[in-house]
Amino acid sequence: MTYEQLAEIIFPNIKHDIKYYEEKYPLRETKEGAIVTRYAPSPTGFVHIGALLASFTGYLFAKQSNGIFYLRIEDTDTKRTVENGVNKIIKDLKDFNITFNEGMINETEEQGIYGPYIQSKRKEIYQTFIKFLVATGKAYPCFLSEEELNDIRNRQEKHKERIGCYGKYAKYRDLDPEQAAQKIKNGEKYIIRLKSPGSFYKKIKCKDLVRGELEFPENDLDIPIMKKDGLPTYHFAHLVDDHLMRTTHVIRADEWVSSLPIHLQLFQVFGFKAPKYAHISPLLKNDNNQVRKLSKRKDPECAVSYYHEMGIPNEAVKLYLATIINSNFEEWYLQNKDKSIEDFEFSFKKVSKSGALFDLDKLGNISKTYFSRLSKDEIYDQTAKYLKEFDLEFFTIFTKDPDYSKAILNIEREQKKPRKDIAKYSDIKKLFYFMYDDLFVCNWENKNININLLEDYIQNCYSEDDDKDTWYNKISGFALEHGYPSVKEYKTNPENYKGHVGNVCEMLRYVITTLTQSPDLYEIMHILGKERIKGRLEEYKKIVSNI
RNA sequence: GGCCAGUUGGUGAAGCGGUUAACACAUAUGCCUUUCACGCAUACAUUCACGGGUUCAAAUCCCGUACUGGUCACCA
Repeated sequence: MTYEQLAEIIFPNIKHDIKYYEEKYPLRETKEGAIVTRYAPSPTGFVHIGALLASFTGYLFAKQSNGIFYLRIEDTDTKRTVENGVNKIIKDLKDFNITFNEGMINETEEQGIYGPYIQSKRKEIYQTFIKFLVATGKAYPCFLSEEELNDIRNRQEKHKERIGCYGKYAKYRDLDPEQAAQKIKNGEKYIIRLKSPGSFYKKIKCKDLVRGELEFPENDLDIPIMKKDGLPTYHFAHLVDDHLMRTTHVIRADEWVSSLPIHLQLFQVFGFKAPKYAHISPLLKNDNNQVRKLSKRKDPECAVSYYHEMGIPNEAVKLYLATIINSNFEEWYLQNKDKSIEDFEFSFKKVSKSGALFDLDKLGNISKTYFSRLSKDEIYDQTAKYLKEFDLEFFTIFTKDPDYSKAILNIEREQKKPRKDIAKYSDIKKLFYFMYDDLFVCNWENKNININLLEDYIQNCYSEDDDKDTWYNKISGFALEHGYPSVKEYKTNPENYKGHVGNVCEMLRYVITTLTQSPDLYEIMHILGKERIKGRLEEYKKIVSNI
């Protein structure tokens, strides 16, 4: 019996050949240098921040080279597939404005001519390629049971040998096709393994776009390419898909480097040109002096949805990821206030080879800078959207009078150097709660405040029509009259005075806001209005006299 | 254990044979005609994991050691 006949017995229903698919999926007519790449997740519905980093990197490189970025769903592991998983992934990425030129657009639909873009619908294609391998004696059915495989592994561990199916352990590698056919007819379960042409003692060199030259021993493992259920393994699906979808670059997490020899060998067996590879280092976390990969189970910040819930703008997260991808991005961003991330020219060479500790402080800082560049209207809209989803009570209060809220958001904003104290949408409530009567709580303590002085000031000196300079001149004059001179004067002769203007402002601030720190007092008073200020002084008097 | 990679301050990092070892975050202090924030200024690595070598000269090149990470499934 020939290998062809064996292939026919294993795959009786496969009628097409490789050539058919080669023609069906023509080479892309992209320009020289255009990067065709993909994001290829399993539909678990969960987007890991590391996966976001990898996909964002792919998106950026495809975009800046006028290439193609497509979404392929890798659902060959039927056990892991989750209901609505594809939609969840697409939504999470869409939130970050990471969009695709081709690929799945929801659970069942897709766009593009290189599909299907979901692996469970490509079984026939994979089997065509596997059939070819069997027919040419380059792959074979393997009848090793799970127990046998375990035994082999134990033996290898015991004798400190390399683990895997190779050499004498590849029991069915050279089985006569006749006997193989007989076993299949008897209903024995099998998988298909590659008959690896490699030798562990020979080296292969390959180039990784971020790591440079790498050298490995050749792969000599007869790796599984088709599982018992007839679906291909990841390695084999990668070969077929990335070849047929005419992928030029594979940008993926660093955990894949070690399978590079396998992948390269697969391309070599078919005589296909392998794509270029770029392996992205993982995001790390320092957990009790133990550095480790960000973990789905232990770290909430691992899920991309975490940032959404926390109220950190997606754009800020992207900004942070961009500085991880190319650390020189940050400096550029600081200098180019009007440009967007996509205007920056990213380079593979600048991608760090080692994993970075994920730094929430830094993210916070970047987010503050991002907020400081937004207009009051932009912040208002985005915040309202966030509150509607996560804080309905404040949403109602916040949106009751949009102009009022916008005025608050505008405090110290439209100036050369805007305030930088908002990192999250949820900060706004904490920062400005005292501006909303519905939220304001009169929880003053007795702080030795001269309330009569303040009442005198509001009653007889303060006018809501004053501009900032006038306001300051007036309050300074008033303070001086009552024994509170300028800070300078007070510092030179402290024994002559009760305090300085600053102290008057502090008392005023405390009574108005219950806080010792706040944004600009003048603006706060201006927005609040004289009547409400008076009301708060009254309240203070009532409450503190009872303490 | 085998294979692969990485190691520059508290953090992200620049540097690629001759530099005062950039820059950003964090921290500390001071200055900014009211606090905070912003901004500005200053401080913070006598040294680039360690040991050896090459060289007039090494964070930069070579070798070894250590540590860290990844990987070794009919998972991706």
